[in-house]
Amino acid sequence: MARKTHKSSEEARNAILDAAQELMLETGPAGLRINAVAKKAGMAHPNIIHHFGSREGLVEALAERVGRRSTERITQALNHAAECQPENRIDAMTKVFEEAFPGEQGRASIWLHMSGEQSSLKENMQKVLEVSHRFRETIEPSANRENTNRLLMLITLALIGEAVSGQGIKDALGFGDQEMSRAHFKQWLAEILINLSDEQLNTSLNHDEKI
Amino acid sequence: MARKTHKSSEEARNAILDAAQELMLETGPAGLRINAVAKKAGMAHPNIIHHFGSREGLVEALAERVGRRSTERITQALNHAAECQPENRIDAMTKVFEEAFPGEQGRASIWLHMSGEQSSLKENMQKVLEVSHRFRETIEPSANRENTNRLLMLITLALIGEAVSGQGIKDALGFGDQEMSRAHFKQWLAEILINLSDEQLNTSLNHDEKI
DNA sequence: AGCAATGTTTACAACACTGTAAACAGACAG
DNA sequence: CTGTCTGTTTACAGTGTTGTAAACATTGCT
Repeated sequence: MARKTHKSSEEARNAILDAAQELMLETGPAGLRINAVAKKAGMAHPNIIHHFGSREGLVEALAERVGRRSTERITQALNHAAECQPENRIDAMTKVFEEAFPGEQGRASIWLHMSGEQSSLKENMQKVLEVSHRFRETIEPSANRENTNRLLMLITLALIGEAVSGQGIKDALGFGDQEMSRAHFKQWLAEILINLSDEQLNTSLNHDEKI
Repeated sequence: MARKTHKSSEEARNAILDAAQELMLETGPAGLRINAVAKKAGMAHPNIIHHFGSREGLVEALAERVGRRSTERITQALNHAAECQPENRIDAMTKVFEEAFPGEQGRASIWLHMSGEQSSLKENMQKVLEVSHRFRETIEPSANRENTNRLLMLITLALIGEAVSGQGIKDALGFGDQEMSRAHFKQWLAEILINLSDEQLNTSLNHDEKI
C-alpha cells in the first residue's frame, strides 16, 4: 500500500512511452489516442500532455526512442559479426536481422516512418551503413561501397516489409506457422546475402551511371 | 449548365474511391476522414455513408479495389515476361516491379494491409505465385517451387518496404534524386534476381526442413 | 405527365478527442 | 515543520467526426 505515487519525470516519461509503443502496434501513430495511452499507463490523460506537451510531442519522442534503440542494437550486432569466424557469419548475420526488428517492435518504427516522423533517421542509417561496410570488408576486402549501399537498402526495405506485414504475406503464401517462421526467413536471407559475391552485385547500372 | 448531377451508383462509388485513395496516401486508413473524402469528391459526406454504409465500409471497399487492380497488373506483366526473349528479361522483370507498386499507389495498399484490411490478399497472392513460378520455369525448367515461394516473399517484402518508405530510406542513405531513383532500384533488383541461379537459392534450410 | 426509385443534401444528434485551468499531493530543502 | 517545486488529478471547454432523419432532386419508366 505504501507505493510510491509520484514517479520521477524520467520514470513517468518511460512508462508513458512503453504504453504508447505497445498501443501503437495495434493502431499506428495516427490511431494513437492519448486517452488509451493514459489508461494503459494507469494515469489521467492530462498528465501525458504535461510530460510531452501534446499528442504530437509524444509521437515524436516515441519515434526518437525507437530509432535510437534499434540503431544501437543493430550496430552492436554488426560489430560482433565483423569479428566472427567465417563459419559463424551466417548465424551472426541472422542475429543482425533479428536485432533490426525484434519481434513486433519493428511495426512501431515502420508506422512512425510512414507518419513522417523521421527525426534522426538519416543519422542512424549512416551509422549502420558505416558498420555494414566494415563488415563486408571483412568478408571481401575489395567490396564496393556502392554495393554496400544498395544491399543495405534492399535489406532495410525487406525488413521493413517483413515488419509491416510479414505474417500477412506469410499466411497468404501458404507457409505454415512452423515452417518459414520469421526467424527462418531471416536465416534464409542471411545465407543468400552472405554467399552473394560483390561481383554479382555489379550490375549494368554500376557502369551506366558513371558516364 | 445542363450537366448530369446525379451519377449512377457505380460512378459515384468510383468517384468516392478515387478521392479516398488519393487522400489515404497522405493520411493512411486510420487518418482517413469521411468529411475530407466528401469534400475532395465534391459532395456532402452523408452521401458516402449512403453508398458504403459506413467509414469502415469505405475502407474495405478501397482495400478490395486496390488489391484486385494490383493483382491484375502484376499477373499481366509476369505473363508477358514469361514470353520474352532472354535478353529482354531484365526489362520485363523491371516492368513487373513497376506494375507491382506504380508510383505512390503502393503506399495505399500497404497502409491498408497494416490496418488489417486483408480481404482477398491470400487469393491474390496465390495467383501471383502461380504465374511467378511459370516465369521462373521458363528461365530454369528445374526451378524449385519452394524457392519461388521464398523469392516471391523477399520481393514482395522489399517492394512493400520500398512503397512504405522508399524515399525516406533513400534520403537517409544519401542517394541523390537522379541516381538510384525508385526505378533504378527496381532495375537493379531485377538484374540481380534474374541472375541468381536456383542453385544459389538452395540454402541449408532446404535440407533441414525436410527431416 | 405522373410516379417510383434512388442519388443527394441540409440540419442535427451523439460522441470522442485534445488541450486548459485550477486544485491536490508527494518529495525534498531550508 | 514549512514552503516550494513538480507530478498528478478533476472538471471542463472547444472542436471535429461519424452517423441519422427527413426533405429535396433527378432520372427513368409507364
